[in-house]
Amino acid sequence: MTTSTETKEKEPLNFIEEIIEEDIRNGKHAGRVHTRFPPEPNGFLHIGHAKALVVNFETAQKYGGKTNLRLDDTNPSTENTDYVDNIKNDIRWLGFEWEGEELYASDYFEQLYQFAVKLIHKGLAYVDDSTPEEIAAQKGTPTAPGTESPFRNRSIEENLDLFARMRAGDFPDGSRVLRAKVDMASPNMHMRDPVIYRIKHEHHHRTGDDWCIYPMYDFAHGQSDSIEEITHSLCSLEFRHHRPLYDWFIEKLEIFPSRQIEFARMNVAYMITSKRRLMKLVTDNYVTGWDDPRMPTLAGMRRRGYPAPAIREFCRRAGTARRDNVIEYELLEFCVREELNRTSLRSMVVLDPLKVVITNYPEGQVEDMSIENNPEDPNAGHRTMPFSQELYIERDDYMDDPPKNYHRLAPGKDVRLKSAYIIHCDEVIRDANGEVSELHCSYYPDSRSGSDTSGIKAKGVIHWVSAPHAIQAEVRLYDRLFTDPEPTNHEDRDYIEFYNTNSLQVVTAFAEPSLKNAQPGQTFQFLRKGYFCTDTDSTPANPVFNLTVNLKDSWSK
RNA sequence: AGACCCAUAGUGUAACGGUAGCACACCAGAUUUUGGUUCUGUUCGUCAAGGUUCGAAUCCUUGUGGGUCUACCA
Repeated sequence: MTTSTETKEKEPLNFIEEIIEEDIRNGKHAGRVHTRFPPEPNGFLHIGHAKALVVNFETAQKYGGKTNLRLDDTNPSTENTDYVDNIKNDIRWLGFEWEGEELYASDYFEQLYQFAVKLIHKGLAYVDDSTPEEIAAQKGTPTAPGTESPFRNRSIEENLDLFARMRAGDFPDGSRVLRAKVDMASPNMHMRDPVIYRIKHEHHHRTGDDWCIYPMYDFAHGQSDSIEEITHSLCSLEFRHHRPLYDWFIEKLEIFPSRQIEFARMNVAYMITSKRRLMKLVTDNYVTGWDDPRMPTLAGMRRRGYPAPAIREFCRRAGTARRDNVIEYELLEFCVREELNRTSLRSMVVLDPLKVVITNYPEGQVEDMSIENNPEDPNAGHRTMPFSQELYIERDDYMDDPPKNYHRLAPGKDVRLKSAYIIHCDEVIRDANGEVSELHCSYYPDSRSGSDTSGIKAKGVIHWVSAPHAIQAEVRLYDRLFTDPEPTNHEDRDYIEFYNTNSLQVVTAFAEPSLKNAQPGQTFQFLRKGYFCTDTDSTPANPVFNLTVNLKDSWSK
């Protein structure tokens, strides 16, 4: 008996979606949804930006809306076009396409200037000759109200004249600012007559030397939202205290009422997202660059082999709410494995080799063994791998004196060589130090994979490569960059103290011959080991692979 | 110290006054020519104390804990 009209549970909405759906119900902005992603072009995009990207783009997509890319370039001292290019590239790689051409806050400098003039006309802004120190003192403290600047009540005419001369370049840097006249006694520090324009005789990456005054964030961001008619301006929690100012400017300027909504930024255990701290890792050579595979930058994660869909899924699963959070690294790894399990081709690579000689295998004989490329994908087909008398297996796939539930090789034990024969360990050869240097094994000729009539049941299956056919490859094994889940959260210790000195280990591995053609960026599963990505340093003569993430291992525990 | 924000399994996130769910992690088992994948199951939670109510994770009060704010950065 089936219930024909059973409706499926509607998936829960996050608080932003609830606000949007209510706005749509109320006919606000005729149901239009338009978001924006507003990075400052002074650094590389990282995992935190990925979350902001997903929230902004996917929320808009869900409601048939649009998303602008707007570079928030109001401070020429730190911003440049190289960063712009990298940001655009990273966003496209993550899988998002913004509406039209990318936009710049600097496109609105003239309009912003006119907004300021309008404020002055309304008696709501004034030129202040106070020094930075004096202004800071006037601000007061959170517990004590501020004091008014002696320049607060200049005439509109004088303010107009002075502001025009600021623009004209009549004054040196730091000598004057334009301040909004709000409320020096407000409990919200941001409302205590915030500086909205400062003098900076500096070359801007787009407007060149057209301007020597530049708007502050609070007088650029919200106004840019408004100019672009952004309906929902999604930002992180620390801007909560800016919202009354955001709304105040919209009201006083009588411009399009964009609405700012704050959500908690995503923190990920063992990762940091501070631009300054990330920069230090690069400049002090803790990593090789912004795209070092250990870096939490999109460039680094891309090089590491994290697929864009996995990063997007990770951001979705982390959820969107308004409370502080630290997402476990394991969730990211889960999303990466989930994607890579579906998509990556399998191959066999021995990272820590131990030689095996099949004593009863005809010397010089080579057989082509057929191996599935991806058991999760029947369409991925098969490849062949040469099998010969001398092989390499993983050193930890052999033990002298194994525990009873060890399924691999040991003296007198059998093991299946994946997609090849079952072998029996007859003899252990040791070097002068007593270390195992070689295994002499015999194979069961009737146990060939696919036509096994031996009747032998080997509990273990291990990977292997043919010694004379294997190619050497550099394999870079990565671990988390920090040894503490929240390296920047210790009052008494610097985050650098938690730098993981074992975060990179380089080994020379023996890989199956097919890997000779691996292209940079291509991902593989090295059977029983993990997912790996061909590095940008890789060449056919010197292949290089990065460990993306290891396979789950329920044995080593 | 003041203002504002936040508090649900280990970690995240739902439940919108009416059975506290889901995901990851963990543990156990089944399957497996990857100790992978897949499947099944177990354990574990409403910060505290009052109040309102037939009924509170949800509303109110107080407390506790955490976060944000005092840049001519964004």
